[in-house]
Amino acid sequence: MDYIMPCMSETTNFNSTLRVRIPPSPTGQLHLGTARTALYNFLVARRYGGKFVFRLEDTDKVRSKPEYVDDIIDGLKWLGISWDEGPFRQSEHFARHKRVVEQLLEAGLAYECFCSSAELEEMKLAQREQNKAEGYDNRHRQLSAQEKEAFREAGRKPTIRFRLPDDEKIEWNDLVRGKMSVNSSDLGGDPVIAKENGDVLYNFAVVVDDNDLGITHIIRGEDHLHNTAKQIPLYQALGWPVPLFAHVPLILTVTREKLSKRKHGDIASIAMYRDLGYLPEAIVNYLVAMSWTNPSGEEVFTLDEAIPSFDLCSISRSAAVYDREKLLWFCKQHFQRLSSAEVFERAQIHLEAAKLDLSAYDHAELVTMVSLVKDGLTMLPELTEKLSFFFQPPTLSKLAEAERNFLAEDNSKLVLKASLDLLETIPVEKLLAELPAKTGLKKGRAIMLPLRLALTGEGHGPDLIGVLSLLGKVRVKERLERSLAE
RNA sequence: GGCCCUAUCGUCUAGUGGUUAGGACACACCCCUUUCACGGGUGCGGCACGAGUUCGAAUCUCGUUAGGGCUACCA
Repeated sequence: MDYIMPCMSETTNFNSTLRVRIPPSPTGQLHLGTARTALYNFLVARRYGGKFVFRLEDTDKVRSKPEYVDDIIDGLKWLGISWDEGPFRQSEHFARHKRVVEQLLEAGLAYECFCSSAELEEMKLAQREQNKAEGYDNRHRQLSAQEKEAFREAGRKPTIRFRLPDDEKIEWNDLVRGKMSVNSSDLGGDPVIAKENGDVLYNFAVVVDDNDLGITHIIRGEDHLHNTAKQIPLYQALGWPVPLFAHVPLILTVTREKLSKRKHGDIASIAMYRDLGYLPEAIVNYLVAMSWTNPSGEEVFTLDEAIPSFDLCSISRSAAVYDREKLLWFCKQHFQRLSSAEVFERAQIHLEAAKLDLSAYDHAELVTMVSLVKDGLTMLPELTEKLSFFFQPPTLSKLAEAERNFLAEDNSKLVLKASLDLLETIPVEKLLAELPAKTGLKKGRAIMLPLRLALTGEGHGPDLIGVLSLLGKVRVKERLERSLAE
């Protein structure tokens, strides 16, 4: 099959088409790390003509919230990530999970453990004191029927643990990290797969669901490395084909800790970027380019542009530090790539939220207005700041003292008066060209600045000729008169 | 503590035994320009350390160090 990636020297047991998935848990908003993993999965699916499956990992009943489900779906869509199947909900497969637990129990591959949390805690403390690895010592692996009965009579309810192989190398060929090997005895003991109350746990449910959904490639964060070692024996015990794994690097904060939604909500939430007016293509570009270099050499690209050449095997293996400056640069780049009409359309809600009276100009004028400032933008709302003077005459009293003084100078007043005179006979577009002759001043700052100040209330801004023609003769005259009257 | 991963400019990276170690962000300067921004140019700055293998090591091996992750009846 041509879904086999260049780096996959090992043969696989899948003859079907490639299937990948993203399984966020709705216990918080969609965050950068999940979005990036989703991006990589999406890219691989599209690149190799596979299917991208979306599943909600909602087995944690107390922490899962419906509003997070909406947030995750909206966030993924906003980024331009589409899925072929789902969203499935892990919680809907409860009966299936129970059956598999039973199956494991009957086959002797799982067992009941009656240890109390206090007992477990005590065990760990002792291990810690002796400088030994912490973990469950598998003490209830071989309980007799009588012993179990005794525990039950004492009111204890069992958890179900999966029997891990003893002292066995668990190996896999990781698509991004190469040969991986973990010893089964370094996994902290037999893992609990079902709680006392019967709820199944992540490491178990994920295996069942991934298998049932026919997932062929599991692409997830590096923080799952040890989970993979726990999950592979589960696949094997169940007689299921073991999927291929790829562990992508983590995103770190400046202080070099794993980016978490809880601790770093200020930079981690996708919804926040959307609400702040970031361009989704910039976020996507940054997230993908963070660990992957486009072979074209092009740093600025869209998701669609990345698909044909994306390759998991060529992504970096080391964690990357989140760099806001670079993100902002991508933002700027994508504003430049977008047409003015497109930028206007996307900014419209922000413009309206800022209570600008858009009806003062026609659509073509609004788009031209955007073209004047578009290339320096990093976020949508900046447009309202840069364009607001078009909609409301400047409050000259708010000018800095130096600028107010400059405006009060004779030469400045001369420029403004001359402009007013000239406008009686010439169109605004011609104003700048006529001013030097009329005033005897050199063209440049002496002429431009008074006009800019009087017209926009700012010392800096977009091209003055563009501003003049957009403002139109009526507004220009009105603003000049106001300024002279001050 | 145990296990695992990682290691090229401040940051993101290219590089798979022979390169003046390349690019991007940021920073500084210059050019363009009425201003800001954009754009163009220049500069600053790096192979963590130590052994080994080799004619030759950023690249291979080992060790050290540093950083990160995991270590739940969370996901």
